[in-house]
Amino acid sequence: MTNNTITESSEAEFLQHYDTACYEKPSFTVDLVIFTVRDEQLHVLLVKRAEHPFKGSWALPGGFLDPQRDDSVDACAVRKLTEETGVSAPYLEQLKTYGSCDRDPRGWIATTVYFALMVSDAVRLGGNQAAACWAPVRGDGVNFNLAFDHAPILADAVERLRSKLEYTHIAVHLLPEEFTLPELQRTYEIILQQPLDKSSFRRRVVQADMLEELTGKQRDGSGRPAQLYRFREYDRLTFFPRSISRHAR
Amino acid sequence: MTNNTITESSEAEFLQHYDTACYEKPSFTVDLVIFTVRDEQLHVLLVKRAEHPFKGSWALPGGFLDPQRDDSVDACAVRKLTEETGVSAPYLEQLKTYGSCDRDPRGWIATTVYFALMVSDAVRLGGNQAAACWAPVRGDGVNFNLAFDHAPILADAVERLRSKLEYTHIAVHLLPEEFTLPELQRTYEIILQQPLDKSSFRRRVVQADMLEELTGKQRDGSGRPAQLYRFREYDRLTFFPRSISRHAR
DNA sequence: GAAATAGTGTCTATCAGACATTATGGC
DNA sequence: GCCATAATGTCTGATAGACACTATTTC
Repeated sequence: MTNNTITESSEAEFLQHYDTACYEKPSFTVDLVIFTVRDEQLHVLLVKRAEHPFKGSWALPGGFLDPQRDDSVDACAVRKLTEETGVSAPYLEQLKTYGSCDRDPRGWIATTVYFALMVSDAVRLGGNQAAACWAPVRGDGVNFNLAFDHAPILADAVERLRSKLEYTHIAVHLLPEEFTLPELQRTYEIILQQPLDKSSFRRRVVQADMLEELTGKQRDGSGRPAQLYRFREYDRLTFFPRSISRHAR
Repeated sequence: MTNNTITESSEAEFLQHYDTACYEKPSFTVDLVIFTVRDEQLHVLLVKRAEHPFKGSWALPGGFLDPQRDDSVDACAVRKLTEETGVSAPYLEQLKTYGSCDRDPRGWIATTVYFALMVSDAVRLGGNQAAACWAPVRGDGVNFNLAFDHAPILADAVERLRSKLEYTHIAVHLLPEEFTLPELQRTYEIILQQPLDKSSFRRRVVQADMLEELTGKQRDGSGRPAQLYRFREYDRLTFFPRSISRHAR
């Protein structure tokens, strides 16, 4: 700290001669596990691989990070999400990084996986001119054989999603901005695969003070109409886990 | 699936001509946040940087992944941990991946960060012939200025450690294999920075059924000796989160 | 009014915090 | 016996599940 200028100048000199290319590097990709709820089921977005390896197989969307275009890993995830779905700012959270010499036949490749939640209506599929589909999630995976190690990755993502539902309110990102409590509860039930008690559920949600009652509005089918709500601070740009009601002591 | 052999042969041909080097890649490193408890305080292992950039600054131990030596990111973390501390199999868990064009003056570098828990007695510092020290953690960081973006990374790790203490028993990895309940409680108190009720603490630990009472043994200083325990399934090789008593419903 | 769904009230089991009490060692 | 610390017991308040009950709409 005392010889600041000296340090800086020698550091500048060092950097001038530093060549990152002289070290062998693994390849680096970003993959996405994009969830939505439709037809009373949790679905995940898959794309059909147009090229080798695993040509023709279904896989999680993603691809190589481009240091020229992506200023950060997060930015790369956002870019790929937009390319794939046309949706630019849903709930997006880093899941985990997988990397080894044998998970991809092309060689040593690491992938940082994100998972995203979005409203299925908002999605425009095939923006990336690749065949894409919403695959229903059964148990902790899908009924296809997935390329690479994407099956265990998907299982991790499903596990994380379920786990987070238990102590956060991220499921609101699977619904449109305005929704009713029965809709929200149904979303939880679909993902957690178990019925929830109405009274307990409402108490929990209300106590968290995360919902804003929309005055006057109602809607829905046959019985008594339900109150419409909106998620407070529905910050569409929020990137990292909003720590909603963490398991307090 | 029907034209399996055809697919495989054309894929083999594809891979033969595939050259990973033709794409520009970010550099890839693995860094470690190694925690221990000593002198009634949480400490983190720091190394003094011997080279530019940030020469002379304290930083988290870590470095470039070597695809020749490291079969996976996890393996790379284990290797660096051993090099740095001589300890080969403590509790080790992936924290998060940080990567951007501007977090390191050498260019676009991604780092996957792991955090480890170990018994401070077991550590042999400076195995990597670099100056190393145990720095006490104050709040969510240390009293040094850390190199790169290591300060916010450390803050994330401390946050994760505290959070996990609330619903797992990972703190046992900060103690020797045999320990007493007052020692374990003290460890929790040191990290969570708050006193815990003895009765509640013991109830919690006993209910989790994770401890094995060691027959006959006792030890300690001035008052009544405490019962010695051992962690059940003290699997020194366990790598990923053992989901101990997850916040059940 | 019947059916259907939304929303509320209440009882109870569970669990954590608080704190008093007992137990066991050294001196 | 006295002190220090370990270990246990008991009360209480908060909370979640279970479930009965009321409310509001369509037909």
